[in-house]
Amino acid sequence: MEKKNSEITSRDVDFAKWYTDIIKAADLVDYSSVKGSMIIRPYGYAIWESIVKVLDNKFKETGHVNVQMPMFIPESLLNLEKEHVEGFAPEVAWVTMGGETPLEERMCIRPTSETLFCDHYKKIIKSYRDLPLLYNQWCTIVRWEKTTKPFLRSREILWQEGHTMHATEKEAREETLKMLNVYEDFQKNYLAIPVITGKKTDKEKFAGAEETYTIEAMMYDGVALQNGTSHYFGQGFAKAFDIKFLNKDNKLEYPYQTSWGVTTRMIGAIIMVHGDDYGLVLPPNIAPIKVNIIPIKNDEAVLDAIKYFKDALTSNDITYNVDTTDKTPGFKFAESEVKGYPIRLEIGPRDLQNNQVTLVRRDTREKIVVEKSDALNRIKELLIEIQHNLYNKALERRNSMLYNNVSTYEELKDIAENKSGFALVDWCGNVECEEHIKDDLGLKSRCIPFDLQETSGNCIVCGKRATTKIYFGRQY
RNA sequence: CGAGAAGUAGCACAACUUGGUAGUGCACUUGGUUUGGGACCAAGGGGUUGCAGGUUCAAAUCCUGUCUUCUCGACCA
Repeated sequence: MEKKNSEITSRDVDFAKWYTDIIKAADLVDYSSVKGSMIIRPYGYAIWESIVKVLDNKFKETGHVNVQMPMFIPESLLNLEKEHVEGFAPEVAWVTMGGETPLEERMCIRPTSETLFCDHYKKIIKSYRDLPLLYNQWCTIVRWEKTTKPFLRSREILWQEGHTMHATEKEAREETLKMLNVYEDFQKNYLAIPVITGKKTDKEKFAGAEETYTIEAMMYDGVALQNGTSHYFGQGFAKAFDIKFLNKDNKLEYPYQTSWGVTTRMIGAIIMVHGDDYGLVLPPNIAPIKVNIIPIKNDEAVLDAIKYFKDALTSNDITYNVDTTDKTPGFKFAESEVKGYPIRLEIGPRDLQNNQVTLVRRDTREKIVVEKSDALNRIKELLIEIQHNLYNKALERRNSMLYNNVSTYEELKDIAENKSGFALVDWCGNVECEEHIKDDLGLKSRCIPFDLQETSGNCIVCGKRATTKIYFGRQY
């Protein structure tokens, strides 16, 4: 008989329930008393810190510096760029009182900071020598979402937003794609999540952007999660905010702008791509704790061995946890799986009699008995193996739900109604056809993939000559 | 925001129909015995029943409002 701290619903029975069970069981978040505002608990936050550490380095390597902007945007400032304010107005939160006094002008809590950055850029950009300006900030933003779900959609969002200004269109366009590549690389190599990169349609692009690029991940259930975006703004905001610089020819010119961001939503993606019925599964490259050491019995030999491994892991820069509670081993094993530690190191008297220890990898739950002296090397190998295996498993599953040869509307309908995943279809480029698919089948356009957009076919909706191929899918 | 469901201890639930001031299991604390897949014995601690009103001598229970969570839509990272 199993007695459990917390039940986890099978992911194949009820994926939504499974997701919330995992989040609670692994102590990642707690609900707060405000809808859509989650409390990120230490273990959940450790995952975020792990993400921040890697990404922040990558941003700095690519020449960006961190700043911190205000959280309030006066209404008049938000209103300067027309498309932008129209896009965000329905979901901004307003501050109207200062203490007991009504404000002269209401202020919104930033839903994104383009306007704040532009207001500042206007003051500090004068010459081509001031460019490029490569800023990033880590902060929270507020968007008054109607439906919320931990990590996937909240009202207060913890994220990173890069905002850059460039002297030329070419440079700004390169920056937009460069940062998209940083995201793609990060998700592939650290989160072990395969993504499809591409361009959003006009209908789906960011309010105020000329081009929006996206990385689209597919969850275990075949549903899409937009896991990062990068925008090219052209000179739109610069003109609206009157940001000008003197170029080398001593002529006033508007700079070219980008912005890009990823959020704690990525943690939701890790859960929904890698997790299983035993709990969370964290890719080693992002797991805050890579090895969970479990003493089977607290006798002297075991404690000596633990000391040996603590030293060995520390000097090899491998993070670990030692579970010294007086729970039974079985409980600790289960707990270790719920938390998704990549490797479990079991050390018991029986192992030590044979000069061995037991390693258990979280991804396959395979038990591996190794010589104590080989254990450290095996751990290093396993961390790499697990990382690769998780990516390959995720890739395989995603590819099995990728429908790249959809040629008729009936096939698309069949996928929408009976299957799950992304369907690649020919599209004429008209928003009417895009909306038809959404209204009729509930599928939204994901992106025009960089590598698969060539077509000589006809639009799957209207039958006219297609201009591109495009992915459709359900989304979170 | 529209439709539906649910809120009782950290978790899962009981008591609600028929009002009389809350109980069980797990978790938690202490002591002991244990320890290779969610241990056992014993003794304990923890709840103004989501919140605010109303009805009543009396409300977890009946009524109203509100907040939160979940599901499905619409909206969105």
